[in-house]
Amino acid sequence: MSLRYALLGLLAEEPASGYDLARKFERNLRRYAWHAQHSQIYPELNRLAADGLAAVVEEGPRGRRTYAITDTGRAELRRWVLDPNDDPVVRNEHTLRLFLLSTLDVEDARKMLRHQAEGSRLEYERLRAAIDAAGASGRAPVELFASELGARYFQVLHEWALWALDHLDSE
Amino acid sequence: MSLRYALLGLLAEEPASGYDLARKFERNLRRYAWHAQHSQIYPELNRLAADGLAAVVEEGPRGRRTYAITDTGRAELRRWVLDPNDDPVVRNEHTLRLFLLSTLDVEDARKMLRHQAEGSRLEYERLRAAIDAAGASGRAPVELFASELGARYFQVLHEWALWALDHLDSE
DNA sequence: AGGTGACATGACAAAATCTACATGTCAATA
DNA sequence: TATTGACATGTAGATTTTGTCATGTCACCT
Repeated sequence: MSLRYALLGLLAEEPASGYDLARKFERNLRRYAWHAQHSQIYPELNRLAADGLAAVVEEGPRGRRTYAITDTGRAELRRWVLDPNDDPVVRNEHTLRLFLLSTLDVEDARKMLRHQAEGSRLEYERLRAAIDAAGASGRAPVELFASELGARYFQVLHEWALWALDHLDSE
Repeated sequence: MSLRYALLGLLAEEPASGYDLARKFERNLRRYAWHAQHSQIYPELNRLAADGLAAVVEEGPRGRRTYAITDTGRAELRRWVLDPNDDPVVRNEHTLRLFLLSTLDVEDARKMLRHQAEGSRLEYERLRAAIDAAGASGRAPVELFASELGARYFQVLHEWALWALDHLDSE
């Protein structure tokens, strides 16, 4: 059901079409929250509308349909977000690879950690720049909380990779 | 295919039965790497054996079958772990909820962040204690890399939640 | 006028995952 | 010796997700 709430959450910020939502997933959610493709998004949007949690509010060119969240949808979203879910489902291919690092020999591990350190540094800088830009343009700070968490997460990944490299050397 | 490699990775550390693996998933992987239930693990173990990536090395009481990774399996695991996968699949119900924080009103957000701060603190302390205990008992440091990352991750979650609470107050 | 690329939605089959049901063993303890 | 709980492995149907194919529109550029 998470996809459903991810969509409601994005629609709670502003009305959007399936195409818009697919791009938002790609830009904002894919890397650390939830992955979904358009072939999953469109059918779920139809179900959301059928269930009265979202509604088409505008029809544009090329068959574009803009959806908005309904009051029912907003209530249902709030219920889900506040649900004290202490057993969340986590599936992270990236973390899994890091976890499997210990099955590699030292030279392979070093190679992987270097790649890791570089990748997370880039991602950290990208997010940090995005936050600064958004902050300067007056976006509400609360909307930047998630980005801030993302930035801190990649910073930790980076520091951890360097720490791990260091430990490999001293063994 | 990630489940397959998660299993191979655990078997690369030491031979284990499906039951053992289910517990390892529960204890080590579920919270930040990969979630899987026994109903998925047993069939996949059979496929692993059929494909020659793992093999039954011991039959114990109660139908227990202990599997070990084969050389082919080890090579295949290495190939996958080193694969420069720059588009990993991430699905994290927990992070998704945090992302949707911005759709809540201030009082709800505060409530959620407090719950968050408390939960991540507990998880951090649990992991840190486990690392200390394992370190003292002479486990190879490289096997603790993943735990160290987990601990740092929950530490960041905790600090972020406090930071976010602070920002909410100053708005 | 024709070509290109972003925009826009969808269907469908295959694979992965979940939930629930199903069955039996063995060790400890009351 | 009866009960209980951990050990141990499975199956089946439903749901979710993936990957690919399919189709058409509109704006812009040459």
